[in-house]
Amino acid sequence: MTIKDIARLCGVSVSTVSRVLNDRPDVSPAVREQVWEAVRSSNYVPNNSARDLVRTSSDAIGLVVRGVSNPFYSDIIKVIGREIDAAGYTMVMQQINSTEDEIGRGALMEREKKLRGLIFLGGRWDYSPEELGPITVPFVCCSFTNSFGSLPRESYSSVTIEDDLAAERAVGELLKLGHRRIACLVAETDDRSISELRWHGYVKALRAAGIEPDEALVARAHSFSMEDAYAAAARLASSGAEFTAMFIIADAMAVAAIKALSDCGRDVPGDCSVIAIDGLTFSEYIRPTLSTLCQPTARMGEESVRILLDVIEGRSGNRHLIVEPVLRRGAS
Amino acid sequence: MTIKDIARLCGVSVSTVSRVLNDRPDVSPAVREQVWEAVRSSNYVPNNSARDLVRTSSDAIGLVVRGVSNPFYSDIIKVIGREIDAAGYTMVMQQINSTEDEIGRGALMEREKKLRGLIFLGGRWDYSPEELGPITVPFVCCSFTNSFGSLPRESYSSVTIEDDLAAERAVGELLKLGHRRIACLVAETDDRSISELRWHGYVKALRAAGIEPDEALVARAHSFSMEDAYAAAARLASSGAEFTAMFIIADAMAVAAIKALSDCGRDVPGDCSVIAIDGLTFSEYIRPTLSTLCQPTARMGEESVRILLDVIEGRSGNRHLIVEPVLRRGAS
DNA sequence: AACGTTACCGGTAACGTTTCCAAACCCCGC
DNA sequence: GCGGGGTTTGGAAACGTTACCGGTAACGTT
Repeated sequence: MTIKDIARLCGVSVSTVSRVLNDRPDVSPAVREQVWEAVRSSNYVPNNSARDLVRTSSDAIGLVVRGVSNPFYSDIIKVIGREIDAAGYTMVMQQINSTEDEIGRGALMEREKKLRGLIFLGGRWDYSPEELGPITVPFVCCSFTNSFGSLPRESYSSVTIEDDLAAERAVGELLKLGHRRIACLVAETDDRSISELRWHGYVKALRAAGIEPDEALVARAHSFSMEDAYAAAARLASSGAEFTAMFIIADAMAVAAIKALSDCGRDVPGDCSVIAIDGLTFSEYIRPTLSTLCQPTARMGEESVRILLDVIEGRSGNRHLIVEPVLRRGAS
Repeated sequence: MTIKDIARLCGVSVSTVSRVLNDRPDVSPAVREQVWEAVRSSNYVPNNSARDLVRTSSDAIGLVVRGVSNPFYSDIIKVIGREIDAAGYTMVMQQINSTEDEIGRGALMEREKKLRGLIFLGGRWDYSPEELGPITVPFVCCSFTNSFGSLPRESYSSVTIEDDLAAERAVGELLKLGHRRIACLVAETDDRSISELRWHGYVKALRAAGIEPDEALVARAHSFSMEDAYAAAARLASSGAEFTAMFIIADAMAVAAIKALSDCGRDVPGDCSVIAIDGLTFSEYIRPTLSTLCQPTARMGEESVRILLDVIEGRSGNRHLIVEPVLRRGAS
């Protein structure tokens, strides 16, 4: 069942059918209705490949996501997926691990699938213009940004919290409670990630309070995974280091760390207060409930696709949206 | 840069270029190498839409997932996505909520995008052949199956645990510990879901032990969400009902329920043992660590796409793979 | 030397759309 | 009743590929 069949059915030409299907002017109401009727009664569906071929573009939006281990991304992927197909586009997803070249994969996908746009989720933040050369469609970085990179801001969009400030604020909360010896759990990945930004915030907050960061209080996990976080936290806890509070760069890691601390005989929050960043749903249901700076994932997902679509459809230029994390005070 | 340019560059015809690009015979090694060289040095990428158009099919595999709230699916989506693009296909994802017609959406996507196959994640299990009529590509049901439905088994594939048996086994564990008054937390969604299968297992296990299920010990959540699970568990806990153990149909719900029990003054595992099904990573890091029957998500994801690809590429017919959940004994 | 076989290659018609451009139509005022 | 403007329509050329079919050349075989 093709457009030609519909045309024959209605006794009009293919051009006319195409026009009504695409809501173009210059076709009489009578014919318009007749064509729609034929389309409804036959179960015609337009052939996407043919359309894409002549339009030299598709309705696909690429999502390249890094960091398979962090449940935070799962949440966002869902809302991004929902929004994309609510807007009538199609989401195609590519996963990368930390060692691969995310830009390369994105660019390849762009050309192979004739993408209209790209969303990057959880990648590096320090790309240079040269590295980004191969990407020619609009793109938005969701949940991370090039704040310290050399990429001109008008060439892309982003939706993010300010990771360094968020970390600073989180640590600030601990300082407000009178803590002075504040440990930190970061993820040590091979390249520039969010972990580093949040780490900067931690250091800055301490310095602002006149405290020199103590390397002995820093636990470095090999990845963002709970397993590695547990190991790193356990190492720190059993090192004999003294601290009364801990800042952890991600909720998932914090959940694992709390268990590690407790398994090592340190009570949370009795011996050690904990605060993290992300605001996963399930960290609200652990005991003690986790104190955390919640990223508004729903909003971030929605805005990411809204902005991307605005740029794609020419309604606006690139934008950088900074969203505010909200403190969820738990018992930790 | 099209295939025609490559042809001109090499002084051969487009047919020849197409042949080498598709690894077809009837082209001399010399020409073959020359074409590849030209392809490499120009940065030619084949036009997918054109290929799809003439082949009347694409490299896309659809994933329709229901149940945005359950983190269990997030895990599986990731491995499915990884496997699909490792095999050189493209994953396009559709989300549905419970009220929509998943089959309809899948079928529409199939025809619009010329899908090669479909994977359903977490849908209903009782479709009839008529309802499935519109689907003409191979499909596999991952993590649920039509075990009680009327769909002929050779018309689709599945990868799943046996939900009823798993539930039976979980409840069996509680019985083995001597528990007699065993509560249950299910999700009451509008149509036939996994919750119901697991509920059957619960009832069966009790009956087999000579215990008649007590409606007063059943908590019904409005959805699979942690929020609803918390509410339902809290309702039960504060109802004054007496029970020494609880079977919960999903890990995520169990985490919420444990908090509810504890907030209502019932100690887990002191006053109430808890066992669930799913085996989420994070339920290993809560306290007490959750006892649960782990679904082998990685294996399930891998096998789902392996089977689907086997069917698509004609290597085999539909298969039904049953995987064994493994008991992870926690402290709960 | 004629013929059949094979190995390689080129021409061309599809695939189902959209998008020009030109043609047909209609209504109106003169 | 005839040009002229606007509104609808149809024809046909693209878009980049693949697949079929036919053709050429080289090489044996008799």
